[in-house]
Amino acid sequence: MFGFTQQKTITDEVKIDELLSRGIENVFPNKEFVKAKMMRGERVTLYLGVDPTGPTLHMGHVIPLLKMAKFQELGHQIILLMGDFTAMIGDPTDKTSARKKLSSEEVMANLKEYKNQASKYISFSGSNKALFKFNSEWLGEMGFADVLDLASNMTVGQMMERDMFENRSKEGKPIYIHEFMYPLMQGYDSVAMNVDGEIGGNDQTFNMLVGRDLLKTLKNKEKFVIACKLLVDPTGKKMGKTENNMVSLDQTPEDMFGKIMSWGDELIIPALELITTIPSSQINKIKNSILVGGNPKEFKLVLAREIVATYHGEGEAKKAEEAFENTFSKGGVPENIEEISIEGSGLVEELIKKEIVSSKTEWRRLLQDGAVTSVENGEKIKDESFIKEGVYRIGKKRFIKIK
RNA sequence: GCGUCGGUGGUAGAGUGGUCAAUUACAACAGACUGUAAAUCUGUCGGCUUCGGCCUACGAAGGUUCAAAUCCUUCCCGACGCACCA
Repeated sequence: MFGFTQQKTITDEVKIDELLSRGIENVFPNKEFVKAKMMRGERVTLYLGVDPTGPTLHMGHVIPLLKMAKFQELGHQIILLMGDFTAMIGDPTDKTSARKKLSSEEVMANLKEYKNQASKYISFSGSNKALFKFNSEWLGEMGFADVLDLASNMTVGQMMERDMFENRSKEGKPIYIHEFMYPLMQGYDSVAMNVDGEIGGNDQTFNMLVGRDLLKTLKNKEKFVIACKLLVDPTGKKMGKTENNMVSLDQTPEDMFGKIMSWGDELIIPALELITTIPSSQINKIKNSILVGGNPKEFKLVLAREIVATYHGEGEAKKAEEAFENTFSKGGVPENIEEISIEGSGLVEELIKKEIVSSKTEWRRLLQDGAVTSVENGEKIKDESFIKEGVYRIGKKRFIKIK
């Protein structure tokens, strides 16, 4: 628990500079503070907090994870913190999930997957292994008095500085008391672990700074905060779980590849910078190529290949790319198709059961729109009664095999 | 506690007795086109249907009416103002 064994850190200035600037939105108190610390050869402890609210991590998590990996490479102590306590109460920042409380079984199931997924980027073994912690360890122990004590460190005014709260207040939307508690709980994580720094998405800046304030007040420690840029879609919205462009880490290589290919062209450069480790010099070359009229598709393929390869491995990435080219560029058929038997309950019922279509009405509309095509002869099927054995394509991405 | 305003489809947000399964935008889905599942354009976008319609939905429950998302009553929830204040 006490780090008496002094781990050596790497003080390569070029690497440290890259680490503190690429894909970084903000550093508190400032970049120089952190740089000086690292150049002195201090081994810093920093953490990334994740709330296990969903069953899987997604691309948004990869950005800080890659940063953490770099810190680990340089010999620093990294901690992946699971906000299991917060998750069980329900995350209020997301209105739709506000009421959703996760059971501890669900959380535990999610957690296992998270660690597994994160291990593709950071290492939980070896001489400088990443730590895996849970904030229920300390938050679960706190009584009401402790909570009040903690809360006495913040004012309502300070809380209202947070854009989300301010906006909601302006719009006349409700803010619940427990929502105020979230930044505090998150902030207390820093105190409990006594870290030197924290890393997270730019959307977490406020919460991370609360932790900075608390650490200063309670332990007189200057915590640094690294806020990573967010991967935003063309309209400037965060790539959220609600958006269909979200790539989660539990997807098959093929799905992951396809999803990335459906990202807008504007996302290519930011994504290369944020979620790959392709050298900046090469990214600049790509940027120039696009500017002089290069086909963005080519570079999007590079991006997709790189991301899939990092997670699933080179071999899988290559296969995914081939499948993509085959299916979409050449109009072929993917290998694994859902097999439907018309025996028994009937075709539509089977399609609904397998969640290929959501209702009979949708199926009727698809037929009307000419979305159903026989792969064998390329004929459009407008009438269900024409469907016999064989392979059919519904729209662009749905395929069924009737037997 | 009193008062005012508000709660609408995946989201945002119109609609204030019939023409409302509900304008519009975003998302989604499909078609055309292409450089890709990009972009753009077009169409669709509660469910069921023998394509005539039928059923379910505008916070909840009742009520008025030939007819209610729209009016009334009660309740629940929120915002704001006033009162109260350990």
